[in-house]
Amino acid sequence: MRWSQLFIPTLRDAPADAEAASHALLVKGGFIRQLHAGHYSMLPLGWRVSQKVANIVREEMDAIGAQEFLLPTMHPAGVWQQSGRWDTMGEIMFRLTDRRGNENALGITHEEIFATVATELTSYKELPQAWYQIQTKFRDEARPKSGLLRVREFHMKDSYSFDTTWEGLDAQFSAHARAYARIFERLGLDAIPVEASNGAMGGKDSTEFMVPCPAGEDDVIVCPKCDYAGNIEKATSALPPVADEAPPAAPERFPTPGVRTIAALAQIEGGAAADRQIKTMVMVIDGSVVLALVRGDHQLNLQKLIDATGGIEIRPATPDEAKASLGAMPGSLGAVGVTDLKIIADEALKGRTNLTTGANEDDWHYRGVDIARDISVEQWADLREVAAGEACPLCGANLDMIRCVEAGHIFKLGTLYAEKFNIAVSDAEGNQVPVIMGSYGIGIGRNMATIAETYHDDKGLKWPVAVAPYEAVITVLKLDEDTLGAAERLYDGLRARGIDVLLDDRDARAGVKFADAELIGIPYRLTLGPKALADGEVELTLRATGETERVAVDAAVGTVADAVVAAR
RNA sequence: CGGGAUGUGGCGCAGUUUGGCUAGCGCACCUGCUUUGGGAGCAGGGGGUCGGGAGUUCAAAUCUCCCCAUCCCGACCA
Repeated sequence: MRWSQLFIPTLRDAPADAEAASHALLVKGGFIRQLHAGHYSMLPLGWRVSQKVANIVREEMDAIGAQEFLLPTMHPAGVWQQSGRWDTMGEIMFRLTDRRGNENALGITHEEIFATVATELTSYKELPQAWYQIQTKFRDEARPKSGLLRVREFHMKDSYSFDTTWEGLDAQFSAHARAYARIFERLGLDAIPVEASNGAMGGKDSTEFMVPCPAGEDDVIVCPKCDYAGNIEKATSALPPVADEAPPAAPERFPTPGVRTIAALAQIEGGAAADRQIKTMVMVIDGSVVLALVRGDHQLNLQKLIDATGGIEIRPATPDEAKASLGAMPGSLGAVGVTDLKIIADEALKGRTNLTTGANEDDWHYRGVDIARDISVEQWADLREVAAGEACPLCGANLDMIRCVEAGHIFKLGTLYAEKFNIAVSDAEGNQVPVIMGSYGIGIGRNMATIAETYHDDKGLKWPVAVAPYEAVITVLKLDEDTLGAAERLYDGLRARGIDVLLDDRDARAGVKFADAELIGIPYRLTLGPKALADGEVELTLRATGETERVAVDAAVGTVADAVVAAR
C-alpha cells in the first residue's frame, strides 16, 4: 500500500483524558473512530489489526479441530425463551420488535443458536464436535468505557463443544485452554488462567484468561509462590483462627449511642475489635430481602453472594428498606433473633462465639453472641472478598492482587442446553444420551486494545509483528527518480516475499514521516535517503527498541523479510 | 439509575458570567513561492443549521423551559 493513498486521519492534538492510554493512541493514530457510546468504526488500520488478531484466533481454533460457522446476529425471542434466558438476561440484551410485532434479540452470546443446529446431531459417532464463529455481539452495557475495552458492539470468537462424556468435555476444555495459551503467546500477552465465577453463563468449571493491565476492570488474586490464582469474585484465602472467649449464657444488650460504624464500635468502651463483630448487610435479591453476614473486618463480595444464592438481580437495600425489615437504620443492624428473613453467613463466622452485632434498635448492640446459638443461619457460603496480603489457601504465602483485563473465558456448561433444546444422540447401546456442552469466548477488539495498552510509548504504538497493521514501512525521504526508484524496488521485493509493507511516498518532511510511522507503530522501518543511498545502503530501524542499523540495499529485502517471518 | 461536566468549521478550543460590529483562534485542508534526515516559513483562500425544539427580546452561541447526545465518578455488568 502506498501511504499517499491510505486513509489515516490523525489527530495530533487529541486530548489525553483519563481513559486508557492505548485508546488515545488508537484514536490519534487513525485506527478507530467512535460513532456512539460503545460503538466504534474500524478504520483501515484498525481493521487490519483486528483481522490479524482474528486470524491468529482462527488458526489456533482450526488447529484443535474446531469448525468455523457464521450464525445470525438477530434472534427470535422464542429461542431465548426456550433456554429461559429471555427473562434472566435482563437489560444487557438489546431487544427489538419487528413489523409483525414479534420480539427479537441481538445476540449477546450464541449458546442458544448453536444449540438449534446441534439438535441435528444424532449419533455418538459424530461426536466430539467443536464449532466456532467470529462474529458481532451486542451487549447493552450500563456504562461503556475505556475505548475498545468495554463496548456495546464488538467482535468475539465464541466456540462450543459437544461431547457424550464428561471426560470428553474435560478434553475439549483442556484443548481450548491450550489453544488460548498459544493465542495469547502469539498476541504477545501474558495471560494468567484463573478460577472464575460463572455468572450468568451457568455451568460448572470456568477459567478466565486475565492480562495484567491497569486499564482493566477485574481484580485477580495471585500467589507469588505457587500456582494459585483466582478472580476476586471467586478467590479465597487462608485465615488464622480467631480465639473466642466463652460467651455468656445469653446475648447482652448494651447502649452504643451514636455508633454507626464497625470502626466506631471497635473504639468505644465495651465495644469489640472488628474481627469480633458481625457485619449485617441487608440485600435485596430478586425482590426478596436477605441478610448477608460477614466478619466486621471483611468485605462482602456481591458476585459471591449471587453465586451462592442463584440470584439474578441483586442490590443493597436502601436505608429505609433496612429499617422496614429490621427496625433500625444501618449501623445498628443485626440478625440475632431474626427468623422471617433468609440469613446467609460467611464461613469465616462459622463456630464463632462471643461476638458483637447490632440489636436492630438505633444506638443499641448485642455482645456475647454465639452465632450457632443465637442466629438462624440458613446457608453458609464463601462471601467475603479476599484482600491483598492474606495467606494463599494452598501454600500460605502472601497473596497479591493485580488489576487485569479479562481477555478470554472458557466454561464447562454441562447438559443445561441439551435439556432445554433436547440435544441428544444415540450411544453405542442405542440409548438416547444428552450432549454435554462447553462454551469458550475471546474478544477480538478487547485483545487488540489490550495489546495496544501493553505495547506503546510516548511516541505511539509498538505493535508486535504478529498483529501490526503493516509489518514494514519504507520511508522515502526524497521523491526523486533514484530514491523513489530504489524504494519501489524494495517495496516490490518485500511484497513478493509476502510482507505487509507500506510505501511512504508522501510529499512530506522527514520528521512528519518518522513521527507518523512511530505513532502507528510499524515494527520495521526502512529509511531511504540520499545519504545512505550514496553508499548503496538503507537504514533499518526497529520500532520496539529504536535501534538503527545500515543494511546494503541489495540485502535489505532479505534482512527485513527474514526478520518479519521469524517474528510472526 | 445517582453525582459532576461538556456540546461552537474535519479535529482541538475561546467566546456564554454582563445578550449587541460580518462568530474567532490553533491544527488540518486548497493555491503559489521558498524550504527539505526529526512534526517548516511566508502570502492568499475555502469551509460553521453555535446539539435539537420552543420561548423572552428591537436583537440570542450568550437568557428561560423542555429534549437529545457525549465524557468522568459511582451503582450495575460473562
